[in-house]
Amino acid sequence: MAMAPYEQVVDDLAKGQEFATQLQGLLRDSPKAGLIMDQILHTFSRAIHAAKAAAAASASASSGSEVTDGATSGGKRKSAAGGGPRKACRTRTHDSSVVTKKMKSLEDGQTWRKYGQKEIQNSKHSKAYFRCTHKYDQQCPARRQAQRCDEDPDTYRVTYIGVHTCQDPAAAVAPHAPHLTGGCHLISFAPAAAHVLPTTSTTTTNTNLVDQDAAARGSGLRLPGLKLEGGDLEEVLSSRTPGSSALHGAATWPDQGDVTSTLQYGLGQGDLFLDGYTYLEDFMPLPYGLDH
DNA sequence: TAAATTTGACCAGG
DNA sequence: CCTGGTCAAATTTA
Repeated sequence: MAMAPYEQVVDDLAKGQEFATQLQGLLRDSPKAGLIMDQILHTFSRAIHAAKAAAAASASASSGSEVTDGATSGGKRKSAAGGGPRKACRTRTHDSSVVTKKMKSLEDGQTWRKYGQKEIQNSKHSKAYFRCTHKYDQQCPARRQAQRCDEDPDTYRVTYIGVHTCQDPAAAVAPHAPHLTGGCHLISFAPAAAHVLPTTSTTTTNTNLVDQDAAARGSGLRLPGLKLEGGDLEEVLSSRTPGSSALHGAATWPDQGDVTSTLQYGLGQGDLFLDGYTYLEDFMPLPYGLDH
């Protein structure tokens, strides 16, 4: 597929941004380095924005650029007629919060059931589809899609759609966690990350909104997926809540742009879950293979 | 044996 | 018509 020049630019920038992000994780011990990385990331995000704007301006806008599209289409689907032998009345991603993260492991403390896998154009690896184990049990609408990054196969891009409304003991209560991550291994979230970001406001609020929104709709059952795991790079790439008003403040879109650049180190709200819940494995073998 | 995964087919949107 | 998302039968795993 021939990529439009601008898209190539955006794509490259996004990659650069990604690498910078990883580097930031590695440099977390140095607050100064952290600040510099912030600048770099911010620069990246602005560049991406600019490139995208330029791309849009130059019309054509062929699909392609797989730069974190945010939501999986606002899904307006007819009332699936289901004329055939199959009673497939698919409901696409209606109005549910959509959060994209990157993580090292697919473990997130929730219980998922895989229901499909697809080869995706433009990416080397196939995408796996999961729904909550308690979909029928408790009408839990939560779903997630996982795909490993093109380069950096260690990392998965996981899109969470919808919010858990189920009460799964295994998921709700942390099994046991002897020691907290002392900040060994990999890219984890150092306290130093508290130096937050000088950048724009929206972001931190962003996730919070989703979070709260989610919690609200979960009717206080249990907070959804924004859980932290030591050793797992978990970073919110984008999020939005089409159905509920939540995020209109983020006018500029869930582009990778601002959102990604202002990383969520999760410590703010994350430690909520963090206590008593941590994986120590650097990399746990995946329960499900994403490609073959 | 029950629960979970695999895999091909179906469906709808663009 | 192509692609991404979902279903469900078949198969595997615990």
